[in-house]
Amino acid sequence: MNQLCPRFEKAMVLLSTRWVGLILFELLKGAKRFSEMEADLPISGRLLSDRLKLLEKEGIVERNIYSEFPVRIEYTLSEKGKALEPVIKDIQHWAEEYISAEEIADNERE
Amino acid sequence: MNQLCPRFEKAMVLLSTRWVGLILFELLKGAKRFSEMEADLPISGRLLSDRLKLLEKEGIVERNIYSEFPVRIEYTLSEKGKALEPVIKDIQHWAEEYISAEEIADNERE
DNA sequence: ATATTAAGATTACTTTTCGTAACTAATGAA
DNA sequence: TTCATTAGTTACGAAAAGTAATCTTAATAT
Repeated sequence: MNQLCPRFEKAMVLLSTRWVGLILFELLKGAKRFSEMEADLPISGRLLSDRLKLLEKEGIVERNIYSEFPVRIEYTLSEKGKALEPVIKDIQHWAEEYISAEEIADNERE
Repeated sequence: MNQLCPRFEKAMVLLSTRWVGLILFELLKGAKRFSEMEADLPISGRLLSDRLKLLEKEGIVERNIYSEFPVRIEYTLSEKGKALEPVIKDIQHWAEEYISAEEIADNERE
């Protein structure tokens, strides 16, 4: 039935989980707090929470708690997460070269 | 609200549409017919049809009709589609390095 | 005690997505 | 004419994913 390499398929399904790519892009810029990401990304808090939990479970994102007042929690990429940088960079390059301004305008009209 | 580059965001949303990555992977190996892809991929014909239409609309996939008996229709990648090869290759490399055998086993148990 | 703050859980609800199964269209063979 | 083959399309209902608004928790300042 299925002719695909299971490692690749697993990676592909994980990376094509909605918003995962955008979250990785955010975190490649450095440590981020929940509320910062919530402001930057076009998704609800509930979804962001779900995705961060998924990425933590997969060993891609680390959750660091700082017991200050008020408590500060920062999300960072693990080594496994940082290793995805080339993927994100490639997508950026592709987007710059092949996504036209008209396509963006089309999207906003929808 | 949103701090992301719109080109990148558009690319990311497109590429993280479910099964798009696996379809691109299939087509990077060469021209494919509908039924071949349907057999290789873990998705229904209806979804495959939807995704191919999306990718055609986005200028990533080309649909070539050969009027033989029975009719043969082949899908290939456009230049824009082929330019995504580095993305797919990077994901393959990452998967080989970071997706463990245990994770695969976990998935199959679900 | 009460107010404040960050993080995120919960609830209630709407919307979108996906799978199944049946159907269409074109073409040529029997 | 009726069947076979490829490549889809359509209708429908179930399941999943999404949102917004409202709680909860824990720590500290007043």
